[in-house]
Amino acid sequence: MLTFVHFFEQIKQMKDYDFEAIESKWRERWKANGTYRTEEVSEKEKLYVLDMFPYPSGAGLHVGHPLGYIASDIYSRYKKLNGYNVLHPMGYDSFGLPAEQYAIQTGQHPAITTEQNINRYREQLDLIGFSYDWSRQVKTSDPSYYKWTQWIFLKLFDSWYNNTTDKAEKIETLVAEFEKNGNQEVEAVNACEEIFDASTWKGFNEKKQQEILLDYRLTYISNSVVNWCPELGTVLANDEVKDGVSERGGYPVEQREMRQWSMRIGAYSERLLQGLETLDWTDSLKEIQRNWIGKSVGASVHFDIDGNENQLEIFTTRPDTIFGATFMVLAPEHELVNELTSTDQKEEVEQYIIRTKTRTERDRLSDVKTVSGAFTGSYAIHPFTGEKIPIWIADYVLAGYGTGAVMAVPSGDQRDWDFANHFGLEIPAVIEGTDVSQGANDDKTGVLINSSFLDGLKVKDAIKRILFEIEKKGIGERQTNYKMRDAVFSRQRYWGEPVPMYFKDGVPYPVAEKDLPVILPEVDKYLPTEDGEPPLGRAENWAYQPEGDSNSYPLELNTMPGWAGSSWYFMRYMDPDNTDEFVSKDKLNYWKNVDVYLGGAEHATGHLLYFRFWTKVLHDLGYVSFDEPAKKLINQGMILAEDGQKMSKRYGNVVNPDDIIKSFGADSLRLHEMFLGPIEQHKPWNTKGIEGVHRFLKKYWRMVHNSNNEFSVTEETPTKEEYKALHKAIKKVGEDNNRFSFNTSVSTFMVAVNELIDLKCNKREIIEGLTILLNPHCPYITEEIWEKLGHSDSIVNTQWPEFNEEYLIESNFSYPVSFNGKMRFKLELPLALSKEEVENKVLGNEQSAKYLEGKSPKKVIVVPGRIVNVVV
RNA sequence: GCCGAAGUGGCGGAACUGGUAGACGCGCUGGAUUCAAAAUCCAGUUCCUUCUGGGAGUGCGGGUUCGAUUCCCGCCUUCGGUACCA
Repeated sequence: MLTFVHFFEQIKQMKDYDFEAIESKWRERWKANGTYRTEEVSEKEKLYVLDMFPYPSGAGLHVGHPLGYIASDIYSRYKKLNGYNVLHPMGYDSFGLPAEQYAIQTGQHPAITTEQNINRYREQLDLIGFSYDWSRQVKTSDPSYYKWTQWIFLKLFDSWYNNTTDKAEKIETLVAEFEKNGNQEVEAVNACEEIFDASTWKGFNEKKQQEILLDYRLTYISNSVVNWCPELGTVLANDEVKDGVSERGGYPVEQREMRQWSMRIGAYSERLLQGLETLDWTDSLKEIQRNWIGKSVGASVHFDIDGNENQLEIFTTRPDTIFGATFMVLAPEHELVNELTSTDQKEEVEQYIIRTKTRTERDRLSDVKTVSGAFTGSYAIHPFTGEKIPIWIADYVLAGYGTGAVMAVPSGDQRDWDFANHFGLEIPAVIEGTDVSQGANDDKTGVLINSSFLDGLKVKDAIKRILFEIEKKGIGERQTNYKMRDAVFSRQRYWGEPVPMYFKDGVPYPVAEKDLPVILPEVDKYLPTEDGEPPLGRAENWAYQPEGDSNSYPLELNTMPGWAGSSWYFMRYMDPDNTDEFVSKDKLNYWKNVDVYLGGAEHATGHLLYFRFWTKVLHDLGYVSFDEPAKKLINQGMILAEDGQKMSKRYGNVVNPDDIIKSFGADSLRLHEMFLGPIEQHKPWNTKGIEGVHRFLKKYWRMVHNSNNEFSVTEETPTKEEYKALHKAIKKVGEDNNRFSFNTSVSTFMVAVNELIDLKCNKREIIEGLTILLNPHCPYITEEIWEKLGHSDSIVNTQWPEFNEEYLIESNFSYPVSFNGKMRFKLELPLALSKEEVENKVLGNEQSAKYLEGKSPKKVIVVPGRIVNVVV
């Protein structure tokens, strides 16, 4: 009998806070009532809070993935309670390699696996209780979505970058100019080496004209050296290669020349750089982008070549050191190498070129210390001294940067110094005080020597002077270079957006807009064809018949890279079902750009650059009013496994949120993830710690339930202390939420609940306020208690409580009294006292005598309401 | 090498503009309750110490200040980015 009673006791206690019942109840209600439907264009102020959408992998979510989602969800809910119309959507970056690799192995269509993974993700996300408006979901692999990705591609194809207006313009304006004046006057970012006048242009045949235009278009096809990954069977963008291996999979990458689509992101280097100044992103992330863009200001100088009509164009950031140039170095791939190589040196040079070619990117990276090179046998003429300076080739000069040639100043550049030192070339000092026996001096300070008319000038002034002289002589000009290369846009893959282009006479033409989307065709296998064509080469009837043309033409076989769909998805959420436009003007004008964007810092040189780039292009073309996609960016840190390692299947240390939710509930999971530490920081998961926040929720539950677990609040007017406890929390939580400091807001909740429990408070007014404060962090339990408090409308439609300063005003303050900066004791004094009165009270206090040791104090600092410090 | 961020108890972390270092939580110790356990509650918990007290203490060494985790200078360590970019 006794045990029987105990058994019931236990059941009752277990049911205390029945998170499972509460959470499933509200999940259903929220869904049925469309609680999280976002208002369309409204009178309210808008706020756009966005998470980086996930690639739905087969492994599902682990406990680290939702960290940022929880933070943005809390912020969204908090802002909604404060009267904003909040757009907080979610979707899937659903094209990508893993689904395709799986398809290759199993024959399963990637669309099927992707769909399964998405469903699994959705189930997991739904458990956590996010306030996403799922009616706005986007999937990049959905034809209704990628139709517009293809459309934007066509817009880029149909544009050129006008340096005079400093923006992208429609290609027709360029054609008009060609027809009027040729390209002589055009200031454009381009790769066209030909100069022609109007009549020449008109004389070109269609093919030639198209080829020339391709040199100007923002997206273009060209033969370029690319990162080819044989293992993945595709090319990779620079940001997808780390340390000479592929970021995904870690497979070797080699350089190969291929015909590829690229995007002229280089046209936007300066604006991408300048735009950073206007963004509220972390300094470290902005710095990563700055370095990646890699601006350097200098000059290009043409050197005559002894006995040769060509000139050698070099780029230097230190034109002032030109008198210290004792040799020239060309990249082994430089176009003049052949011509400049003398018969004597031919063998050595060829040997060297073969050697550098066979070295992989990786070897080259791992072996930067070894100095190597070969003399061509030719000499350049120094433009100011007329001296002959030998021309070498060496692989420390990169073909892809600047002009692929440098003037070597061994006293001013360590690489040149190493080279000169190794081959026994001269190293004359050109900056006063340089010890050339030790190494180069690359300081931009000091005074020039051995430099003719520059002698005695400071570096800064010498640069100005030499630029003037160079330009006067007509042998060069000021020039700015950027490290960032154009982005390769082709992937030899199946599971991506088809490029909406077809080929006629070897020239690419756009598919008509009305024929979009170009639907990804079915193929028998997801592998390259026998001829080494991409998988789309297996598709039947992969051709396009333009309107009014009786022929059909082969479509492009490459697909777009992973970053295509993610470069504009934030706009589609505003108007996901629009079939006429990528997004309507009205909606774009209301929602504008993202106010807060949450995601990992690993996308710094990839997605986050590309999505700024596309936004700027769409801005230039008049489609969007803003030219930066996200005003504020927060990089959430990683949650590591309990062992401090990365959470990964490989280490067997993955914690699944579903399990945590089963044992503690989603509210506990949410609170715990926030309580772990600052959002931007990496921090280890701690399963034990979740009991702390779970205990807190139980305490909160018991505040408003009696020992029989019956809901119980009183209607009494709260005391001053109770108001104080609540209003302290209103103030602090509001401040914390605004600055994404959710770990401290959780601790504020705990303090408030502890205080109110000490006060035995279950008064309606206080409980209601507290419940609203808690709601963004733990939506389920607060919704339940809100209902029990007698509200028929969801808590998400209520208002954040107003903070009233009066409840915090105190008449006394317990002063910490320090002697020589050490806190010794506390003394409670009225806040109304003047500094003098405080000083007198403190010195008159018996405890002070001990620390004064009979001496009289030198000085007493009184900061009213803060501290007293006595200097002895 | 260069650039950036960060170093606080046994652990995660707090201290927002220079003003009581260690909030809050985990863990640990002791106690109450219980036949017992779970759950819950109470007390303690930076280190040293000659313990109604005293001393040290926010990576290390200096400095500014009545007062420094916070500001300045120099170093060390960890993490991230980048890597012959002329």
